Amino acid sequence: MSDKSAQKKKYIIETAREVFKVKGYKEVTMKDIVEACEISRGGLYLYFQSTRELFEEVLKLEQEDGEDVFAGSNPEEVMPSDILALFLKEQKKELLNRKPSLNKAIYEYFFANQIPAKDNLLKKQFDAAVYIIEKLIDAGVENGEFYCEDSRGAARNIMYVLEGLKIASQTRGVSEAAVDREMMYVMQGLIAED
Amino acid sequence: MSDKSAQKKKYIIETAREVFKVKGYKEVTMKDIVEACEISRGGLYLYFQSTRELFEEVLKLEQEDGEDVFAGSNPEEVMPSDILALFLKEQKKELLNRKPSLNKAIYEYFFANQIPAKDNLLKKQFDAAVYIIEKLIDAGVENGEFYCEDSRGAARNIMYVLEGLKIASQTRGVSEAAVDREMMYVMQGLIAED
Amino acid sequence: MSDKSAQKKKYIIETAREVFKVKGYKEVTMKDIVEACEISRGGLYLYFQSTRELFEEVLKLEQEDGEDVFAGSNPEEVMPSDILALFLKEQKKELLNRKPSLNKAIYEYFFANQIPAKDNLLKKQFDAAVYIIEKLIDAGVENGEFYCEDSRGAARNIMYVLEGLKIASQTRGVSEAAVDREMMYVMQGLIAED
Amino acid sequence: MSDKSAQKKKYIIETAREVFKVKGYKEVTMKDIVEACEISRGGLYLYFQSTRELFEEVLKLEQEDGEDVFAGSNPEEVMPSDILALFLKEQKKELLNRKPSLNKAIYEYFFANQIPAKDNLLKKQFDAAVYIIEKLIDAGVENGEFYCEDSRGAARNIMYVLEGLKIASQTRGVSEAAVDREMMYVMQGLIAED
DNA sequence: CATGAATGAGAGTTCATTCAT
DNA sequence: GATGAATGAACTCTCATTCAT
Repeated sequence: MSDKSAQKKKYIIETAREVFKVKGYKEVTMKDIVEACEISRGGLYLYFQSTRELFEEVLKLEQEDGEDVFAGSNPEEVMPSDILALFLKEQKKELLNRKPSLNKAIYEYFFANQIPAKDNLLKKQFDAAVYIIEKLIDAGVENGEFYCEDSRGAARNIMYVLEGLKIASQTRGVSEAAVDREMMYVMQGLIAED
Repeated sequence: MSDKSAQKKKYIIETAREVFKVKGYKEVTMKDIVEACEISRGGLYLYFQSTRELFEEVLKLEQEDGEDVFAGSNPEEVMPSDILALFLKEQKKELLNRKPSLNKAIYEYFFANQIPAKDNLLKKQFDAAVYIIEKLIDAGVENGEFYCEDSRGAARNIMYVLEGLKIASQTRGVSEAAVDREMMYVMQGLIAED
Repeated sequence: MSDKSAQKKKYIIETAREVFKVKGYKEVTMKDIVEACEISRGGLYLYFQSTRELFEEVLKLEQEDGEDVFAGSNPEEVMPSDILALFLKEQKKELLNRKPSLNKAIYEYFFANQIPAKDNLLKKQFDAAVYIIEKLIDAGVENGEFYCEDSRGAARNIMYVLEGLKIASQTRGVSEAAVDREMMYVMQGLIAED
Repeated sequence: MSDKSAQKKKYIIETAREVFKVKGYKEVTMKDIVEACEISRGGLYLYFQSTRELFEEVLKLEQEDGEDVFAGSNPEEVMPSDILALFLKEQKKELLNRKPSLNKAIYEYFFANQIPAKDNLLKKQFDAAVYIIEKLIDAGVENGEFYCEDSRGAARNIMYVLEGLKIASQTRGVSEAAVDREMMYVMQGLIAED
């Protein structure tokens, strides 16, 4: 049972994720989930007590899925600047992606609930990315690709710009040119000048 | 009566603003407004048909109130770097302000409603700020305070960082140190490094 | 003042009549009347306490206006059959009239309110018409145009058929052919056969 | 459950019918139904979305129940005039019935909603009755009971008179004598006057 | 475990009616 | 007399949540 049960739970979470993508966080009702999952009202309550609980599970899933942002690349073989460029390209793709993403819902969730730093996915992901970018810049500086006196600061700057772009894309839309411009700008700042 | 009516309308909008500050956008019901204003259900509908309509009026008010971000300083007398620093200090104050601000509600509103660029307050404010910062940087370059080859790009970078910080402050909280660090970073990038 | 007041009252009644024509009786609200008359809410209450009261005034007006259904024809000069035919033609015009008539509202009013026979407009008009038609038939019999043994019965039959047609026209619509057929049928029954 | 559900639906329809009988069509609110059925607000909405939808179901039920107006009589054994007389007697009983009938509500419904001829219950019932009466008259003519040159016209005349009587009974009341008189009149018109 | 009918709280909305001006 | 802002009752409708089966 526990196995079947776990599978059903996972099915609900994944289906719910799609609902959250489309409707955001606050708009979603238990009824929406029930209908999307094609299960009974009571059945849903067997697993989740509220949309909040459900969304937190979606968030956990997201966290697991997203842990490998920089995975797959062997830092020994590839140049740091290439990895960074690749990362930015990934981000760009997401920023311009027309399909509904979970971003809106995630922001809405964190607007609605004060989540302490230690459990705060948004913070954890941000910090993790800053750390990796910092290391990349350090590596780039070492091999002469980059020039940067404050790699931590530069990394943070990049991440805040990305967060700003993300919000911009969700609230007003951004053109590809605008995204390119910003990414160019931050990369340029790292390129060893002279 | 039109005078009294206008006054009451304004009173409702201002009271509603406080409600939106506390509860965000989506959470607010007409009943909340009615109770905050201490008027009757029907009375509110005399002026506004929905929380959306109300919020849009709040937004207009906000726009008028906020039009003088850079006002009050005479560019003839003050150094561009000082004005920019002042602006950032203002932003910092807002970022760290513990009192509930309208920001959450504004973002929620723009998440919930697709607003075309030409009416989009967020976009307009962003663009206006970019323009002014660009001019400030140009002026700073001219008088030797700043060194910058792409003032427009730098201005945009600053604004995206600020937007990123704003979101960070709303979704996870930011420390004063963190804000200082980011502002320092962007200012440093402008200081003429001879 | 009383004069001006009476005029305003009349204006309201006439405007209300048009509203009742379009919306029927039950659907109409005091608000509808206020808006159609372009007067103030309080102003209307100065004259009428409810839509029912108003409609009853409309009904009185209707009664006065309608009293001359058979007027204008001098029975000395014209043949009874012609008058009857003319009357039926009038009725036909009304039955087929595409413009909204008060009929629906009148029926709705009498559905909603039990009106004793002596005040019942519908009954009074019906009885009056029966009486006149009876006299017409009598006259027709006298001058050999008609053959009829029960002029009262025939008159009533005609009026019930007309009432049936009226309801039919209001609830399902009737074609001109259908109306003609019925009128032909009742006229035929009167024509001296042989 | 579908069985229990269907039963409940039927229960609601039947209870609603009684409400419509008493209050007519337009006056009835979902709340009225809820209270009459002694179910919860939400419970009613599980089955019906509006009083209109409910009333249409009541109408369907009525249609099914009413399909056997002439049923039960074997035309082989009984004289056409007897069947017709029986039919008229039935109609008379209904016309004079003091208990609230659905008629008012039905008319109100058809006043409020334009129903195309092909779905129009009132029209369908009228036409069906005309057809049967026509056949009865034909049969009566054949066996010498009746004399009639236009059986279709006579049938229609009868039905329009009945409709007129129905309206009269709903809007002003009719005496038994008045009903008898009308029925006598139309029957007389059919009796072979040799 | 799973179902889905049932409940009732609560949001949105409209109007008849009043009353200070 | 006349106005129209204000009130509050009443209705519609939707969901979170429960519970008998």
